[in-house]
Amino acid sequence: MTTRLDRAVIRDLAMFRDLAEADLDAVLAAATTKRLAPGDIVFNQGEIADAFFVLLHGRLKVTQTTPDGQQVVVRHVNPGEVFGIARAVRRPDFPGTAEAVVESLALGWPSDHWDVLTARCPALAVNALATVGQRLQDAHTRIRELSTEAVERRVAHALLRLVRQAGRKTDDGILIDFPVSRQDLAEMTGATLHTVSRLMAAWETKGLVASGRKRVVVRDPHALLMIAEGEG
Amino acid sequence: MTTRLDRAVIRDLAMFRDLAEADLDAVLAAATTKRLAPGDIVFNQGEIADAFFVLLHGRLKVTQTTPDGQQVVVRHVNPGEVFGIARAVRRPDFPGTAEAVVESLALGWPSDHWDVLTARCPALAVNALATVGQRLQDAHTRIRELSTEAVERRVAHALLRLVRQAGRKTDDGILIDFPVSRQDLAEMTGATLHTVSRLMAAWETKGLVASGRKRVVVRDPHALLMIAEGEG
DNA sequence: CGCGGTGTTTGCGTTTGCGCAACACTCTCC
DNA sequence: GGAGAGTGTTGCGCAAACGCAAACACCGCG
Repeated sequence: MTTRLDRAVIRDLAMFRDLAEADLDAVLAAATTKRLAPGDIVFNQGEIADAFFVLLHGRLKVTQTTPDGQQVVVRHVNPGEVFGIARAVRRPDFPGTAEAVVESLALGWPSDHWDVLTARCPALAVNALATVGQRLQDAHTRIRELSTEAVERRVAHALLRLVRQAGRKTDDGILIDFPVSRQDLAEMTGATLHTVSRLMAAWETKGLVASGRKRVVVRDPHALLMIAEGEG
Repeated sequence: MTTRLDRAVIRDLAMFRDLAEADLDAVLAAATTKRLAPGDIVFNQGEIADAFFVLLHGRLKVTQTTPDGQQVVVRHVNPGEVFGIARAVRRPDFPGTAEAVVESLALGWPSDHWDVLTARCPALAVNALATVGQRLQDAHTRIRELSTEAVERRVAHALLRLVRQAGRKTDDGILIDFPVSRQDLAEMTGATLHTVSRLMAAWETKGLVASGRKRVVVRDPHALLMIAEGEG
């Protein structure tokens, strides 16, 4: 917040594509930065959506909680992505809760500013449309998986998705670059903690994955893909 | 196509909110009308998205088919809604198949025209964003249901959603105003045809619903809501 | 170093919903 | 009016996944 932000920070983000340099400066001028420790909540489900954000660094988990207390992981927010744009889609409140899973850094703008910014840069609305559209595709993919695939395949898919989003190559295999618990995997796939644990244990003995406390390494992505695609 | 369209036709649709009269005329000038008989396909999954549409009258079903042939009903398109806006979200092809379930009437525009129209009317992009955002909410709701709720509750929810979208009051109860088969309900809820059939049969004896071939009447929405919310 | 909390494993009984299969009904088309 | 396809119904057996419960590893903290 005290440090001056350079436009290079946001220039390459999908959200700010095709914006003029001057516009980038205008956008940045209204932004505040927010540092987050693991476990910190950016906003809670149901709160008035008074701001929207871009994640510069780190990783967030967005969840929804049902009236009876069950949680579902809606998605993970990766660096460079916007989140909390409820107001842009004419929603007064946040539909989910955003929590940092690692040390993170975000930019924030007051929600009211969205209209100001889009009025100045119509490209913002167009980019937001593409972003939300992509998320809708992802959601439909997930609906299709939940509707038609067995738990085993869904968990395999979830792991592969994590690899794509946050995989970091190590000599041991591909490490998911942030803490993921069995519970998380369960909430991502609509399974129970127990079933996920059993699956992971089985895969561990087969050498497909290696995992510890909130830590997952995928050793054989190809074999996992076979399982995900149904011929495991 | 031959008949001249009046702007009153689209003025009140969410998509064309806040457009000037002149703009409405410009939009209509580029539109062609499309008459659809039940079973007609507007576009197929995977086809190049060369057009986008607004449904003026009737009802469509949008489905996705998995590589192994299983179908999922993504959503139903109701009068006044846009569909097939793949290009607006920067997708080259249609992610699903749109099929008329009753006699329908749609307006269509070439996809290339989207950029022309949004350039002229930025409000269109903003409205589209709100629309897609709403759909994303709906998708997340469905993901939550699929992840946490038992089949019975999901089917109850699906019926109530149909009532909201297409319910028509009759002296017999609330009729779903277009053909809905058990198979459809199954594909909407991630259950099998058989399970849905059994559920409907059970509800029929309890007087909650009355149904026949592709026809559903909800007689006791309140009781159905109790089931949907978990205390049935 | 011991302790509490959190995350993970594992066993066992249970149930839900699927898979298969046969049958009944209804609308359509010839 | 009859054949046939598309829908809907129902019974039965089974397996996958859940729910409960208890024990176990691991981490951070004082």
